[in-house]
Amino acid sequence: MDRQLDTKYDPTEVEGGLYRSWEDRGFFRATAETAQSPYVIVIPPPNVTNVLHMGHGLNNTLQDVLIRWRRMQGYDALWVPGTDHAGIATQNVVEREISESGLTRMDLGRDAFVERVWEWVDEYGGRIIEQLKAIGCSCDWERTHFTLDEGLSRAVREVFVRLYEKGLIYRGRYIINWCPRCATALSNEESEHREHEGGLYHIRYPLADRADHFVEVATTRPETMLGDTALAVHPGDERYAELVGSEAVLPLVGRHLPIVADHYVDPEFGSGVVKVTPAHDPNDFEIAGRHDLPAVDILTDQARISDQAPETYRGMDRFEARRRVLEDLEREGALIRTDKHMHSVGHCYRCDTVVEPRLSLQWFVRMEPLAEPALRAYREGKLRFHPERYGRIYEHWMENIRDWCISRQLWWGHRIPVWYCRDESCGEMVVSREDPDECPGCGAALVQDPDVLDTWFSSWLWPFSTLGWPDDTPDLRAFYPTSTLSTAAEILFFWVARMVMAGYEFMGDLPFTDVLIHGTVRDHLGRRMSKSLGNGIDPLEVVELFGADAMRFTLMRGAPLGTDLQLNYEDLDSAFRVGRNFANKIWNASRFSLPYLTEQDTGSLAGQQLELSDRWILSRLEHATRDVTAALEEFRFQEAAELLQGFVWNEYCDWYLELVKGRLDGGRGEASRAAAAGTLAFVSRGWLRLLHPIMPFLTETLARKIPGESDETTLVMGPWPIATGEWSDPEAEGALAELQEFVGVVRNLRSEYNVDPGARVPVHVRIQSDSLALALQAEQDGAFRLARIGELGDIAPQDAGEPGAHAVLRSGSEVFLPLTGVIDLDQERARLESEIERLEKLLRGAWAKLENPSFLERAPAEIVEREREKAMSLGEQRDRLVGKRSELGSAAP
RNA sequence: GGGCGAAUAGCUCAGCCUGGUUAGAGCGCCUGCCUUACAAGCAGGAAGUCGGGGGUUCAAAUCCCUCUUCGCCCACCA
Repeated sequence: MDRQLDTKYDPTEVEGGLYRSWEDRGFFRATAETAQSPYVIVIPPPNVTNVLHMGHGLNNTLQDVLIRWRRMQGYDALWVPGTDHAGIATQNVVEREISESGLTRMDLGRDAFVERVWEWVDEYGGRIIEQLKAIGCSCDWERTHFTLDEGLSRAVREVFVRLYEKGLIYRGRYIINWCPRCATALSNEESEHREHEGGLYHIRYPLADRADHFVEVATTRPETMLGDTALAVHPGDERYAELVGSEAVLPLVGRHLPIVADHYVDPEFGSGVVKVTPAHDPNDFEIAGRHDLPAVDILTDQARISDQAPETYRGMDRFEARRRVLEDLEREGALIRTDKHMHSVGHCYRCDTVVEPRLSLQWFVRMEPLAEPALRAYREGKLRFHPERYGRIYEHWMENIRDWCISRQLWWGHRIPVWYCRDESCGEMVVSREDPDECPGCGAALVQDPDVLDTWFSSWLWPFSTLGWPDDTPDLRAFYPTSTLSTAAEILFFWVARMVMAGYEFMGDLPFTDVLIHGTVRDHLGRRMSKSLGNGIDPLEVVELFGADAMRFTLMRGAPLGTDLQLNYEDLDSAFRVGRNFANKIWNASRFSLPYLTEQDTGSLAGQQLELSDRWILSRLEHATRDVTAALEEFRFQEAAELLQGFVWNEYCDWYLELVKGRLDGGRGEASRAAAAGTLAFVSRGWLRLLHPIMPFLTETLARKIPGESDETTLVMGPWPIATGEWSDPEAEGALAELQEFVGVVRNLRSEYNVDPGARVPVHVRIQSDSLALALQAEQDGAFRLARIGELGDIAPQDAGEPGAHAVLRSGSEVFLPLTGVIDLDQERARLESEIERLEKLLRGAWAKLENPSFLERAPAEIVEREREKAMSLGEQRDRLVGKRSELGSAAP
């Protein structure tokens, strides 16, 4: 009934089915055996616990654009998908779930808990894959991997053993970041520092041999004093020189603390005396190492006070203990004062709990040897970052690389392949690719290390483990190294840098050549999208409302590389309108043009009597092809999208379609019709292809409607249009530029229209282009002039002055270009005035410049010439407007 | 404490590397149009001291210095 509905593009109708048909026909598959020129992307594996948010939407759209584009170009494009087991995150989710029935993982026991996590993963883990399909990602799903699946687990174990055998993995007691909520160690990267206002507490420690003398010590974490085992001063600090070697007494505890001299201490800061807490501060730990001091770990795994501390504090939460320690110090008169103090505090990147630096026995990877080739690859230009500045950040991190704590006190993850002999007197430790049965030293039973590996210890192998490593597979030979890696800046260190290191270490080559860093999607307050803030935008909701193509196009248009982009849920409609409107425009343009085409029209353009407008749009397509290709080559997605929008909307729709309207129905003869139809088919095929990587569903749907194309037609497999230069046509472009100016003249005409001031007169302009002919129709009577038209060089008005008459420049068919407008003469006069004023100002500037001797002497000749021409044209414009003004003036009463 | 980025129209952003048209786009806004592909449209229009200051230059949104505001990253000063 409602015909208007048909005029709207309904993406949901086509997207799902189309995707399945692509998938069913294996278009996304790559074959190693036949791959000649591979183009490979490995997906940053989303956490299995994740649901898609707009950040994924952006990242995966970028990757899909690249993959689809390269595939069309004839590359053997492979996009390897998969998910990450995300140790802590996933374990947390399942722990939370079982806690609803009052259970902890301890209640279940390790095996049952892990089983439970697997069940969870099996049930929900695939969601994100389905979501990626919904936004059109053309991954090779048959190569989907999971960081905890069998092959990748084998790779992880192989890597662990190799690094261990090479001496690059070691176990030791060091200060690590401990998350008390997750009850596990974290790597440095997993501890996020945030500024925090806390107190700087000044405490007096009495000297052991002179009880009435004190030294002042400042700390931000007073509860850690329970674990103090020394005080330290700078060796050159004269104030304390005589104290070195003597002892102080630890308040509240009574332990005697040696006073040592160490260069670490900054005599300028505070009192110049530092309390040394080796178990809870990395610097103190090092001081302790240099001075052979004991470490007292005063915290339990849950960050409660341990039994290493005086009884009164035991079992207290660390923050409660802090209050109590301060109260007790105050009562004893040992708290001198409290200053406000800004300092940065580490937080767990998964649960945001404040982490504690804590002495702990953990496994580490020695990173420096691995960093060396990774650093060199960047410096030699083999590894490129886009935008470039991220390369310097990478370089800085690599130069200051620190060992990587890889053990985690979790149950969900890759178990550390290390076994210890049950017989403590034997002390044997086995690091093995296969599970050993008994101690090779004494034959006793073995017990496996209870810990699992950092989740990134499997992700860092992703570019080659997904291709079959450690086996020498055809995939690995064909597709490694990969091409482009696309990700957000936040996992540059976690993942990107480590992949480069692993690539060199285990494959002898870098894992990818180009790293694309896109911006973070934020809300209007600049906050990252997150579930907890509730500001996330679900791409599926956007797909439902606007379609996947609209979402993809909008993201491409608004996402310059490396710059964050702001999206707000409230502005969803206004934000994605860009893409939706464009999709609709394309839909309607095709709805108009395609029915005119016959099968014969879709053949070669050779032999057609192409007219000016045909040659023009072909030429413009040529430019668009070249520019879009160049933009994609340099990862300028925003520009590619903008170019396509400009071409399709402003050139193809606004001009070409209007210009051929009169020809397609055969009104100007068969030759003209055929030329128009042929051009239309050719040009449509061209820009549908150029647009396909960004808007795959819509373009494919429309391409299949081109007569002569069967349902088997697919843009997915290409070919990508090539700018051959064949259609570059300066003459056509010049003529169309003239036509555009012609429309400008029409605008001027309206202002010169001889009507009463304030009258509103719709003016229809009839243009015969190709022929640059023009007609004006007045819908009400009145004199009708075409005076200005004659100024357009060739245009020779015929029958000027007659309503409905038209002027013909060259022979050609007539097209109808409606340019309806309303003129308010007063307004027009005011506009003219300000325009003249502006021009005169510019003119004065231009002449001043041209009279400036230093400009004439120093500026390059071509610049001077350009400026001279500019001044001339400004003068002409001014004169024309002045003339117009006087005409208008005469029209006024 | 170091480093990086951003600041251009009401909003979201291009342009800056490589200085030289009247600084652009989309959205929004105003005016007029349901013109036979599209009102998710068409035709017009208003709107910017390019964050402030200084410098280089014949010429600066663009290069240099500096300041301010916002954001990010790195860092073991208790």
